Amino acid sequence: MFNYLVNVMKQDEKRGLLKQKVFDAAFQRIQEDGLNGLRARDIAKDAGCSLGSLYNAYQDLDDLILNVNSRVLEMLQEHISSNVGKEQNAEEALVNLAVNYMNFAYLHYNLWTSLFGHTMQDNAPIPDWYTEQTNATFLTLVAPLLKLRPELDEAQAFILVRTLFSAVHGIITINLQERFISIPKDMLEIQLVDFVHTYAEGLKNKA
Amino acid sequence: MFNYLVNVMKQDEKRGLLKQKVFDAAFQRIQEDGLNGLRARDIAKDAGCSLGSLYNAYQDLDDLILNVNSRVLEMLQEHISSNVGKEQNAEEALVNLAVNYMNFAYLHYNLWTSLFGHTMQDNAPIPDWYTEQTNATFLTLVAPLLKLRPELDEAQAFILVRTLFSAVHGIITINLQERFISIPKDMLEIQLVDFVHTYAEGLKNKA
DNA sequence: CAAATAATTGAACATCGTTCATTTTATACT
DNA sequence: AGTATAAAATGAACGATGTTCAATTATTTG
Repeated sequence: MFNYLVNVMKQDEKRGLLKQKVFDAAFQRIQEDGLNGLRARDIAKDAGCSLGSLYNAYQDLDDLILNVNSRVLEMLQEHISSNVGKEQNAEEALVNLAVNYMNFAYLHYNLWTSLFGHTMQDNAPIPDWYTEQTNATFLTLVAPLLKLRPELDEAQAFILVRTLFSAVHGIITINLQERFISIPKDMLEIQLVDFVHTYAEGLKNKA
Repeated sequence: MFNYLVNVMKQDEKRGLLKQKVFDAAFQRIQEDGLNGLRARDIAKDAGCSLGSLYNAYQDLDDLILNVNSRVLEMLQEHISSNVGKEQNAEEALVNLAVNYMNFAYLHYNLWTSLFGHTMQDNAPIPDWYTEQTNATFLTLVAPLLKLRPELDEAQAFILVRTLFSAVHGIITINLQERFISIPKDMLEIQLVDFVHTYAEGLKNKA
């Protein structure tokens, strides 16, 4: 369907179309089979193009994966900050951020592990645009916190959010790794909420 | 050297010798080049045996890696709990555990990431002996804490240590990942110590 | 010392990511 | 419209990799 449209399209629009189809195929593969199950030939088959066309649309698999992960970062950013900022106090905002993050990890497990489990081939450096986006995602998390705790300057808030996020990330990561004893999701949520409250309690008593 | 000894050895002792040489080669490769740089042919060359002999000594690369990681776990366990338990209070013990953990991550970065970055081929399950050792390592961390906080039962102490360890692990992991802005080691240590104190402060005010 | 058993070998296989000469398709020009 | 030029798509081929296994070599046994 819509094939008749192709005849009217400019060339770079068609290039974009192929790029989009390759992207969608890769995204779906990662979502369903995980990053480890990603194969160039499978992507090409799903996208309905030849193997070589993959490397016309993207430089290599790393490039494609980074683009998928970039989209996942956007999803994470959107998901994690939903319903955050309307709370009465900063502590509840932190709790909600943590619980939202946990829910994203459960809901999009393969996408989430792709974010943190991907490594570049031959120890190639991660491109700047990707690291910048990653760190920019943190900055958006700082915003709602700053609104609730205006006495903090941005640097302090950044450190606070980053420490807390890293800790929450670790608690969820360890629990979801197969090599560790896992507790059920509802128990993890309780543990997570308790952790954030405890940490927030400690923060209060230091000020 | 010691080759003359081989003539006197029983067969299974020689098998152990080969297994040991393969293990040593793999360990060194992971330590120097990281898990991603591990190649079966390189290991065989380093161990001075044929490619096929690798699969005589170990079932596959996963098996070999798990054995290396098992040794790394032992190293980690030993390193992390050194000089812990002689403190005056529980809080200092927790701080020392965290700092020791951080130092191990910096000192043996490739080995440390091998512990958490390895995934089995074809989503094969991690063998029981390995998950049991992983979780047993946690139990040894509980022991010094229990000595200092005898009012906790073992289950409570286990949860406490695990939560704290996971959080510390996350803070270090995020900081050491290339995609995130990193802070220097001494700053990370300050942040880590501050984090544990803050969390411990929160724990006190809940009791 | 010969037969049986075990260990070792490395060529061969399947599967990857990636490349590139060739073919096909689209665009530009007269 | 027809030809020439450029761009895009193709898939066979390459090199690297983990793994296997028939053949070879070494060891133990009777």
